[in-house]
Order: sequence, then C-alpha cells, then structure tokens
Amino acid sequence: MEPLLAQPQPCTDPDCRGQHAPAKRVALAVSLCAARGNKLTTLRRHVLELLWETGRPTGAYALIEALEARYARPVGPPTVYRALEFLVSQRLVSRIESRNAYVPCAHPERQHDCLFFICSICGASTELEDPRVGQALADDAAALGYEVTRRVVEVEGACPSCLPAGAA
Amino acid sequence: MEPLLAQPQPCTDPDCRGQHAPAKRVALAVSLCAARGNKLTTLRRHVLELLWETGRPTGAYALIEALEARYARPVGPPTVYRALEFLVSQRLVSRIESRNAYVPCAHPERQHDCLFFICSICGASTELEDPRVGQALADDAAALGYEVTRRVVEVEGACPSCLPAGAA
DNA sequence: AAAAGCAACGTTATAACGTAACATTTCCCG
DNA sequence: CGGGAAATGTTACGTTATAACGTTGCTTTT
Repeated sequence: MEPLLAQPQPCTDPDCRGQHAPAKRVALAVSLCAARGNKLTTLRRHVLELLWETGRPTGAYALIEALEARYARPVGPPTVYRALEFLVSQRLVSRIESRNAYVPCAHPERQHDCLFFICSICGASTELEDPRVGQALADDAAALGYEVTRRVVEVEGACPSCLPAGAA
Repeated sequence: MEPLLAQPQPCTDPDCRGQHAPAKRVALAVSLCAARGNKLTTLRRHVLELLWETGRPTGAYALIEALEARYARPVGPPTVYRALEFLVSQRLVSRIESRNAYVPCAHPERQHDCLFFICSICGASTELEDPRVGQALADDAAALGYEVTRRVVEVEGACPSCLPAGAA
C-alpha cells in the first residue's frame, strides 16, 4: 500500500545522465560484476564509459569510431558487438530497438523492466520505471497465455528542452 | 465508467489473423483509403495482401522475394520500402522494431496505440489494445514534459501454442 | 491534343547494421 | 610453466535500409 511508489519514477538523481559522473557509474558496474563473478574487462569497461559519456543512445558503429580514436587502431564490429552483448546480458546497457542504439542503464543494481522516452529532436533518452506498465503487460501476457522473456517499451517524442524550439 | 472496456482486448475476431480472410481485410483497407482520399495502388495492395497472407511479422526482403515470385521480375528494395512507408503512415501496417519486420494492423479503422506480443518460437504475433498501458505512458509523458509522437510496445515470449513444446 | 506538373514506381549504387568463422592473445589455474 | 578456457582480433560476408536520379503515367490546363 504505497501509492506514491506506484507513480512513475523519473530518475531524480542528477548523476543519472550526461557529463555528471560516468566514473561513478562505471565504478558501480565494476563492483556489480565483481559481486556476480563476471568480468568487466577493459574493453567492456571502455564501451560502458563511452556510453555514459555520450549520455544518449549511441549506435554500434559510433562506438567503433570512438574506440578507434581512443586506441588509435582499427576495431572490428564483432569486438564492439560482443562487448555490447555482455553489457546487455549484465543489464548494464539496454538496446533501443527503434534506433538500433544502446544506452547505459541508470540502475543496473535493480532488476529493471524499464521503459524509455526518446527525443526525436535532440536524441536524448530518459529511462523510467512505471509499475503500472509492467503490471498491465503482465496481465495481458497472462490473459494470452504468454510466457514473457523480454519487453520493449519505447516512447518517441519531443522532450521538454526541445519543445519550445520545435513546437508547432 | 466502463471497467470492462478497460480490460485487455485480445482480438476475438477469427478473421483477425492467419489464412482466414485477407481479402476482407484488404477490402477494408481499400475503402478506408478511398474515404481518406489516399491511393492504395496495386503495388501497395499487393504488399498488404502478402502481409495478411503470411499472418506473421515479415521482413522487407521476404516481401521482395514474394513480390518477385508474383511479378516474375526483379523488385528493388526502395519499391517495397516505399509501399511499407505508405501503409504504415495509413496505419494499415505496423513495424515490429525488435524484429525489423512488418505486420498488418487488425483494426486500421480505429486510432490504435496497440501493443504486440511476439512468439520467439513460432514467430506469430498478437495485436492488443490495453488502455492501461496507454494511460500509464501518457501520464509518464506528461510528468516528463514529453510530447509523444509514437509508441513502441513489444513483448517477446513463448505463445501458448508453443509453450508445451518448448517449456523448460 | 500538346505540354506542364506531379505522384508513384523503377534502377543503381551504397550506407548502415549485424554476424559467421576462424586465428590469436590473455588469463587463470593447477 | 603448461594447458585450457575465455576474450579479443581479423576477414569476410549477410541483412536491412536509403540516397539519388530516371521513367512512367495520369491529370490538369490551355
């Protein structure tokens, strides 16, 4: 009986996105992986850092370019895709299906069935948890007899920062 | 005040999917486009027919193959992508982002913010409307200050037909 | 009917995204 | 230190999508 917790939870932590504290986020990822007995290798960590530093959904090939710039040598697609696969499996990163892009997860420590708002103007994304969506989808799945393995909830639109400029 | 309408609405119409009545569906599309003053050309109609006939999410290149078989001549990707773009703009078809595939819409006459359940085993998809999801996402958008242009809600899992076989 | 205008479609090439297959390196553990 | 497993490097290719431009065909105007 906590109606307030049932409300949408935009992340109010100022470190959640942007240039604030990628290092903190990565440190959390390191400790999480250590606790789980998984290996957040240098490459994987670099990919995660890059995602936190850009602060918005980023495509695999953009990551390749960034890594090549950092390493000053060629990086093949499989290298990055494998790192992303690991990060997604650890819930440190989510794939944005509607953009073929990847974002770091704000709260990897929680089991998150999150949803994303994505601004089609500036490209920024906001991660959210809304138990009502999860509940509704779970109910629907039960009604249909589905056993759910994955959810994709992506809402595209204009974010408040872009709205004044691009408003009709 | 219609709580029953607020329940999930799996489509109970037996014509909704599969081999049942693609022709009926296409006829509805024809009249809808006519009413709207849009042109459902032969090519566009053929693409829509193929989607209804396959009855599951179908990729653009599979449609190209099917069209080539039907026409007995080469069909370029832009041809199909343009037809799909039109059909999606008319809400006669939806794109399944998590599969790079397209499905015909069960109820193009309604303004639908539908969601999809997709079976990862047999590939079938079920279109659903759940006002609770729409309401929750609308609330979240309002809380964030987003102006929504598009929603992607796709749930992947095992459908009831496949569950007995593939169950863990 | 000639010609302009326009939307749809055809054609070619290429961009963007993703993976299979196999070689090499690194790391860990005994 | 050696053996094996996991991670990464490398090459090549498969899949999905679009840019750019030419052609067709209809319609509108005169």
